[in-house]
Amino acid sequence: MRVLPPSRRAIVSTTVSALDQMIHKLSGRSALTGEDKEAILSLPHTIRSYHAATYVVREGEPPPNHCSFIRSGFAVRQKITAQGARQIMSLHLVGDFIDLEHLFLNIADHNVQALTELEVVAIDRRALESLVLARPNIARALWIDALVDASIYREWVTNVGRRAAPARIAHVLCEVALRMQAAGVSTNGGFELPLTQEQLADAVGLTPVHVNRTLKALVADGILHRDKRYISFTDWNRTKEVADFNALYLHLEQAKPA
Amino acid sequence: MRVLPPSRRAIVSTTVSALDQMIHKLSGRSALTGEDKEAILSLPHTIRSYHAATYVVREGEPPPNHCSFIRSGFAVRQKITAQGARQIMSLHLVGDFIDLEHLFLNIADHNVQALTELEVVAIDRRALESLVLARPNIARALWIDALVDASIYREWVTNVGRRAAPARIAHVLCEVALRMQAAGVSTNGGFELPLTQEQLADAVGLTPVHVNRTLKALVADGILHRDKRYISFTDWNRTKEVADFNALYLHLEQAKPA
DNA sequence: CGGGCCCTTGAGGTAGCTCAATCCCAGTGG
DNA sequence: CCACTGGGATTGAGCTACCTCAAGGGCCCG
Repeated sequence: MRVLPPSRRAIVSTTVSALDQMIHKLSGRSALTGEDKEAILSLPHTIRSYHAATYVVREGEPPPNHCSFIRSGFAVRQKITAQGARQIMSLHLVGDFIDLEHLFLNIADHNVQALTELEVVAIDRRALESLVLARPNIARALWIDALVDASIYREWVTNVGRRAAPARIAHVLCEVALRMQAAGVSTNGGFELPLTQEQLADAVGLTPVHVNRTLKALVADGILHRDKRYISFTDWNRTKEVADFNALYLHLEQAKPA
Repeated sequence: MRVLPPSRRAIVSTTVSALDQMIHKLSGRSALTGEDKEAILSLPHTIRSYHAATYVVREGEPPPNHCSFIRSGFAVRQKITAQGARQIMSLHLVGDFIDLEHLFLNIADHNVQALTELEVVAIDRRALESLVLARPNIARALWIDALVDASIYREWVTNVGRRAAPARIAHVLCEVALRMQAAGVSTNGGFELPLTQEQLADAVGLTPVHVNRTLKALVADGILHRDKRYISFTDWNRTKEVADFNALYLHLEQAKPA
């Protein structure tokens, strides 16, 4: 059973404050005072669920009156070309904010789509904005979050622009592996890739067919193991080398308070 | 004469406060009070010059004690792959901050390199940080700046991942044209592209040879005119169509105060 | 007038694409 | 319990956009 059935998750969500998750995430980025935490806990918010494949944000739309972060499930940011090609430009998992840009930009420039069943905590935008503008620690934490997102986009430009198919695919797998571990979604034994091969293709700028063949080649070369969508690496160093992967850009160390 | 000789620029820089430029840029993004402006004007800063091709920021380095924005000239962000391929992930011109990430991240994840003779205003990092954390209007303006940068990266992922060579190249040209106009660096008649074909290739994830041939094809198809590096478009709508260009992602409208 | 960048161009090669079956398997209805 | 169905995953065969290598050509600058 790869994805928890909706019911298993739904039970928890209403009792434990969803905002504790936010406090946990942010305090990993900047030390928060008791007041900061109280301020966060009193943020007006609701919990929203989306089915897999649903659009959470649509390109061209004005910002809704809330900003969301993921409580459970996976989402992607993507755009669709005039010729109908889709490009995924980032993956998001538990604890990630998926539309911080709505805080200050007045129109959505890309789509955000649920990859699996998805639960988000939707925080009142005005309230979050004043928190950010009034509380330095919270501001710093959210800045870091946004800056790390930007760093990941830069790496993806490089990945898609300058790496050959095997490295390109391996690189995304490395990133997912590390981020899932960091978020506590997987152990270091391996992880369940929340993407179909077609979606993976859209993330690396290749064709599904070619992704399939390249994955097979990576397995044949002993770079990775695969059981359906469950991925594990034989030799992390070797994989990193093939992927030309350097975790620097994820700024995981930055997760320590300043 | 394509690039102003260093002397022509150097004369001005010491007399007019360099920070006026910053005020001008930021007040385009968020209304600033008199106090905000005074606070900006009293920021400790120095002016630095770099020759073309010099590295301003190096991947892996800890942040310097200042953040810079461009006073004149052009710069790029880039990374170099293990196999030695370079990918440029953004272009920067007058008024752009080139290392806002140094404000909150503790290590540089990419290189910033001067493309032409470059002058930057280097602002004391601590001072800027406290300004950002203390002054909502300034914070908002810088947030918008960072979020727009991120939006541009997303578009570039799409560009490099999903568009064919002609569209890919035309797309970057459209972006440069609009941004240069918005910054007052060019009129809408055309513009001097501050990139060699090799650098353009590194920006679009292609080979210099192929960029050359594709440019020729774009000219042959009447999509653009070219005189050395001076580019102009015959029919903006047609160019936009070929480039699959939608200016939304530049958030130029956002330049109006909230 | 000799380098040293760039830009151009030719010729041939290949990584990744397209089109089109086929297969696998979980879920569904009977 | 079994046939049926639909969304992935795989595989084959042929094609092309873009690459590599390599040789000029133009122009600025000392």
